[in-house]
Amino acid sequence: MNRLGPTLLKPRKAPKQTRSAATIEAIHTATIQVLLAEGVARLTTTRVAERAGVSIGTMYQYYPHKQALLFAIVEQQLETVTAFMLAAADRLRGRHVGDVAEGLATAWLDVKTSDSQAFRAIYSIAAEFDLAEGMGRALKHMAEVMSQLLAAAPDANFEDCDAVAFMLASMIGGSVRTVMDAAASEENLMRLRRELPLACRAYVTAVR
Amino acid sequence: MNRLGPTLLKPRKAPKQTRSAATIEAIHTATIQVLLAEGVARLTTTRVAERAGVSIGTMYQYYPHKQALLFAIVEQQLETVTAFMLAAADRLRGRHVGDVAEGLATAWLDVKTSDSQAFRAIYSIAAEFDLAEGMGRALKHMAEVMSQLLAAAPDANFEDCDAVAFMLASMIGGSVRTVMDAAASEENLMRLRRELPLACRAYVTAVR
DNA sequence: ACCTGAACACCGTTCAAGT
DNA sequence: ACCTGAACACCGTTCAAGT
Repeated sequence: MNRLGPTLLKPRKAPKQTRSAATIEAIHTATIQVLLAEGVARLTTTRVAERAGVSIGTMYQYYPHKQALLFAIVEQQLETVTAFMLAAADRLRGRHVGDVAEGLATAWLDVKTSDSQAFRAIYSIAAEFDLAEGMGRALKHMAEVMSQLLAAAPDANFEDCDAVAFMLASMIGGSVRTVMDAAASEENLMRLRRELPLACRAYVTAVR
Repeated sequence: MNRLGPTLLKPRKAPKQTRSAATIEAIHTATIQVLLAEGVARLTTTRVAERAGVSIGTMYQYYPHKQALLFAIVEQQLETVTAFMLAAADRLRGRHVGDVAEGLATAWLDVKTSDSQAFRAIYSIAAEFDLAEGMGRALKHMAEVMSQLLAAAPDANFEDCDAVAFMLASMIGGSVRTVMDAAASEENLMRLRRELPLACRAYVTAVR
């Protein structure tokens, strides 16, 4: 499986002119519109270009291929989530490990269910192309933030703080993703919202 | 009122069916071979047909479209996993809740990492088409088995056993999937193998 | 009755030709 | 310098024509 380097996934052209910036913005929003209105299967370069009001040739001036476009969308979503989680982390600094774990789980649930339609739509992009690198990076980043937070807790006494943070990030990210794209009924989301914070608290308290 | 169909009037030995079975099997293994050798992006109907030694027309006689073929592959994998987990469940019946949770996590890790190459390859199919239904069904089934197992534990005293089982299934399935397709380094798999059973035990023990 | 593969509609991507 | 869209290679799927 060939993995594209990050260089190739970036926009080919920097938007120096206001016009270019507007064009990129138009392509960007057109992509999300087409995705929400027609689904992944019908998300084609032709349709996006048409909706954005540019020719395909122009689109290929800004994004070297379809993957680059999708990558940009996912990247933006990832940044939103990251910013939200960093804010939550700030509020949790210095609290006891149980509170930290529970607070992180709740924050993650909040941000992921806040605009679930868009989030699910963008999740569905993931499979279409190689998202592994971006997701891996996000997971690692989350784990680092969590590790730092856990280490700063007054009752912290972990044998391997990084490992605990990694497990926490994996179980929060993984369970929310699984429920959201495999069984996102109202009842299941309620269960998750009730049980996941408990599970996270129980885990860190037990290994503290 | 059961009228005998023409099927029963045909020769009892049906060479056609044996041949069909062989053809289906050939298509099936060809799909996995192409997937492993060339990746999802190059998994095309043409290539599968060529590798299986049949024409595309013939392939479309057995599978109405590409999705049906992929679905069949995923379905078979799901059955393997289910059988493995049911066997593990049998061994864990009547044990304490902590042992049950830990044992289930370990069993899941074992089956998912046993032939990780094939599992990751087949996971990668998921995104390509609508796997949500199959995954949702598998998750529900897992949760049911776990619920029954937890309820049968001698020290069980859950307020909502189904919710706990659902959470357990989500966190086991989700974290393993996330790590495997986003950050499957040897170190991370080791961490997961060490921490996930602990987390599961801590959770069920805390809410028991 | 069953298999074949050219043909079709559509996709992602390119690039000569315009402005 | 930048945009356009016909053209290209390839995809999933069909169906008239073979055996």
